[in-house]
Amino acid sequence: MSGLRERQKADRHRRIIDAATTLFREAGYEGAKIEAIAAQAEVSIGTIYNYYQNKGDILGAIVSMEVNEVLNAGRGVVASPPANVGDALDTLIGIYIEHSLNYLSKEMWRQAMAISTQLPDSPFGQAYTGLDRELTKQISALIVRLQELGLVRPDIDGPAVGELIFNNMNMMFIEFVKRDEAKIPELRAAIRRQNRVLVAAIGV
Amino acid sequence: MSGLRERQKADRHRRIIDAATTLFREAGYEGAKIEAIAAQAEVSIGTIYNYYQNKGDILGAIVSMEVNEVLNAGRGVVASPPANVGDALDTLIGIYIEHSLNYLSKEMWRQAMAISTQLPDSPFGQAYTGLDRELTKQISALIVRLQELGLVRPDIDGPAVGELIFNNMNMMFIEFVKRDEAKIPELRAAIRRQNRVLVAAIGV
DNA sequence: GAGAAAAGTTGAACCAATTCTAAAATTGAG
DNA sequence: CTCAATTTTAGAATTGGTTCAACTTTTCTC
Repeated sequence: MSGLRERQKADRHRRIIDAATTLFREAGYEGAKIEAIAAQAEVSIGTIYNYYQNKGDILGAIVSMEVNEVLNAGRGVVASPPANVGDALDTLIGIYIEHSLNYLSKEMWRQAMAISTQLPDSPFGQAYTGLDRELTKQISALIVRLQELGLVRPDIDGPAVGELIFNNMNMMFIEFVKRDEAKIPELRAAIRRQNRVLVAAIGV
Repeated sequence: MSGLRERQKADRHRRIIDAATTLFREAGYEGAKIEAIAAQAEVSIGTIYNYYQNKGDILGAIVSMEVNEVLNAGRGVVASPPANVGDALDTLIGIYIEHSLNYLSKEMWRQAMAISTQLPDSPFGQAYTGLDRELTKQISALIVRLQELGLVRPDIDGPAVGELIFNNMNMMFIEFVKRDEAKIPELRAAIRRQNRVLVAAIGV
């Protein structure tokens, strides 16, 4: 373990991701040429392709870090949610949305989403689908948790409702990143409005 | 109007679309080289770029025809829907889904969706967003129609519910085209299940 | 610590979309 | 029929992601 080769490998990974993160934000995904990323990371173009199958996978690694952070932040809400279905959902979704632009610009999100539909079988495509699934599971887990707490009717199909809520939120988020002028508070308000009927229906 | 020049222009448009449709299906979007499309359409590469800004816009024109057909088919359902909320929704969504692979392969859908998020301001991106909006409006219109017919509670926020249902369906459709082995009946069943809670909540 | 094997690095070459240019063809008006 | 305007054409140039064969470095073995 941890021979020179291992350390160099980890270091190159880090340098590539750092360089890409900087350049993606500065110049946009398309604007950040592989050549420039390689230069900034002080490796050759070939080495980048040795570490990542293609440009999209570099972005994928960054997205993955971001979403995992969001998932972590969400665990707290599921563990002890606000004592009210509407607030609980709004809090969890709020965490997702408010964190979403920490590391990734809207343009980076657009590219990431595009690649994940374009190449669903690439490493990134698979990873992205997996992350979506985990977010869905977390929302479903919240519904189930609220059922345990007696805040949601026990006969409700938790997983189905979780999927419905996640899918709606995700679509809204996609539209949000597609419009540069769209603002977070309005996004949250729109989602709250959409969820209202559902919240009323599943609450005890 | 309709001089020779106009007719030739329309004819070239048609030939390009026909050639592209064939080649996209045969070789996939990436596999269909512009050169090959030009050859098959019996025009030069330059002419293609004179008619469409880029390769994506050609696909965009095909998608647009497909979705417009679906929208047309949906009008009938909105005008005289089945006398039951669940069936009405299932019928409309069924039309969307069953028609969806008439002209477009899953691979073409993936590309189209990817391009529309990647370049939301391109002609295609704008058109695609517009089509989504029309589909959303049609679902909302169905809810409102069902309210008029006394099948949906009058105090329900029709547009919000329409958006929720469309967004969920659309996300499910995205996941559907991402997996080549996914089948239409299962997609419909999954959406039905997700909508069930909502249907129960809004029915009189 | 020398030599061979394994693993990793390199950058020039390749490919396809797109742009550009100058020439050729087509059209419609007079 | 002729001319000017518009459009099409072929093909060369550009561009940037990706591939690959030759070269280095690291590790392993004795």
